[in-house]
Amino acid sequence: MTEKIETNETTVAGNFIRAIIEDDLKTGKHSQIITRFPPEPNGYLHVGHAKAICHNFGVAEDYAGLCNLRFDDTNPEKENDEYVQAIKENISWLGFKWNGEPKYASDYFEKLYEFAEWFISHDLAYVDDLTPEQMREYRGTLTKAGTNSPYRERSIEENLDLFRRMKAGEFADGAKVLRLKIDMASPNMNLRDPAIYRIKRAHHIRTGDKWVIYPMYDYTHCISDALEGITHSCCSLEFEDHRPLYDWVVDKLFTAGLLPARPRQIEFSRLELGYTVTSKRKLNQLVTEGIVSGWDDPRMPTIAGMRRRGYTPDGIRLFAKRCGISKSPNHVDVPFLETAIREDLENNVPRVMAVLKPIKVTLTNYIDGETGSREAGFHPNHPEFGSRLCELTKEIYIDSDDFQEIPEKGFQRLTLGGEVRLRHSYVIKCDEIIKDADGKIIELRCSIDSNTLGKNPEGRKVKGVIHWVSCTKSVKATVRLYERLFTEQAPDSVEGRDFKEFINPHSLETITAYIEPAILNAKPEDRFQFERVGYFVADRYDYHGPDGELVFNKTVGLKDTWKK
RNA sequence: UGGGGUGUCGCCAAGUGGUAAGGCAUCGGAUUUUGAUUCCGACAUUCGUAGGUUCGAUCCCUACCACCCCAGCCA
Repeated sequence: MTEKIETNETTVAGNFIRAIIEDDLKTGKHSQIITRFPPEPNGYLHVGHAKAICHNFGVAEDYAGLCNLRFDDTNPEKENDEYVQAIKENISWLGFKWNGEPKYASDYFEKLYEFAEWFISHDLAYVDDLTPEQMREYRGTLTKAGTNSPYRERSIEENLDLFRRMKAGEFADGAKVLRLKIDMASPNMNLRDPAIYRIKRAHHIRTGDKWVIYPMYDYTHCISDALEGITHSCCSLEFEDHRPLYDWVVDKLFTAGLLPARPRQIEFSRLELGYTVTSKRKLNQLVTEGIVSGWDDPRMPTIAGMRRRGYTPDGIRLFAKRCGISKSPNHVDVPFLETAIREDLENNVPRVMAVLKPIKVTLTNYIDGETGSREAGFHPNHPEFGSRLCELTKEIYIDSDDFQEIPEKGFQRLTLGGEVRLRHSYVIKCDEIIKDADGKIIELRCSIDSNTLGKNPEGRKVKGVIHWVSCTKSVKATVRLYERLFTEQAPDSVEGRDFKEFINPHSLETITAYIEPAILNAKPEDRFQFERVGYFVADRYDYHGPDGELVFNKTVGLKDTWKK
């Protein structure tokens, strides 16, 4: 009997991998599951990795299992410790705990080497002298079988001797490789005698200069999984073709009694987010070419970037949960992510008023010491968030978007001769517009209806409510507004064009805003809703600008059903 | 013209021989000192196409179509 998974959002939607796991648990194939997240430390993690993290760690949590963090550090030329540190931080920040100490594929280099000699000894691997170009020719094509390398029939003794000398550093980089002896005529290219060791004199982040030969992914990954007792090794779809190789290596070693377990590789489709790129190579390019300020630029789809943008771990996890796991191609639009973020922020963040594009308003009948102000809660549904005084003064700022001299149809904000409610304060009426020589509005003169503080005006309804800030009591802050980094839905798949041609020139705008004094004690990463505008976060690093002013990043705007 | 995958509402995504969950979006309507939130309600006679098996098919069979991945000494 399969336990029916509830379909509402309080639990995770069923997916085919969970079905497999539940079955394995039920049949007793496994008493505890162990998954793993195996990043290569050659760049920062992005939103696609976040989905994989949520899946691998999430499944382990849900079924009382474990999830290992294992760095796939088999290509020293590209890997570096900065990435290792960033990856660990990202995973922790998302709220996941890996099993024991972080693991490294390089922890198994010794073992991997022994196994390689075992493969040679059993006539299942050989040293090949072919150049990369020659190898490509011998490999054949998708429709044509490959041909055996002339070195394929070397004796076991010679292969062993050669391989040991490869390890000893007797040959130049790239001079030889060790290949598995499988089938050069296989319709699956991965089985055409894959190379599993190459000579490469590169300094490794963990093993230093100890090795001059390094094992390759296909050989390393499956053995590492098996050594760690991984039960379910989930990866993306492009590795589906590698599964026969994964199983081939594991089976040989397992059958020989050299491996404790036989993990199962299961593939699912990777996440495609619109209007961005998620290839590490391309993200790296954006960083090194200075198109963004770094891997953690708030416009980047990296976990570090999303964090700096103000996205929350719970929001990202909700997003991943909503995306689900399947094998069908899934192109998700950014608003889907943003909705999840907003939803998390909605109930967890205090609200204040901020004016981003100020127009000065003079309240002509304001009387100092007589005109009142209200105490207002930081969240309408959470009194425990506390409150502050929204102190009105004779001169205030409102957002220029909230005034139209000649209102368009349906406009509910301030107009000449019209009334509007100042949030947490009085209803005011605009009596006069002051313009400069160019006809630009520089000031509005409005009058307060003194009988509307905390109560509705008599005899009429005032529908519009706008936010405001005192000219004298508010504080200046730098606010960074972001838009999508690319103007194209799929910037990296437009034929004949480079993805960088679609960089959005307006993806960052920095402005000065006026905010209630209540945010003065904001700390890095403190989040707020600027009422009627959106969610903002105090920048994690430079939360004080050059003049000591606070610096906020726009996380995401409020949903706006008033479209123009 | 090789191999491996995928095709269920605009976007994700369950389901699996018994007559299409859910989320997001959208559209109504209610409440609202945020055009936000919240709340109600609507939203696939149809599951890539065409045949077949069956009392009955999205689920089984056959053929076809579309798209993705694979020819690194990358992962």
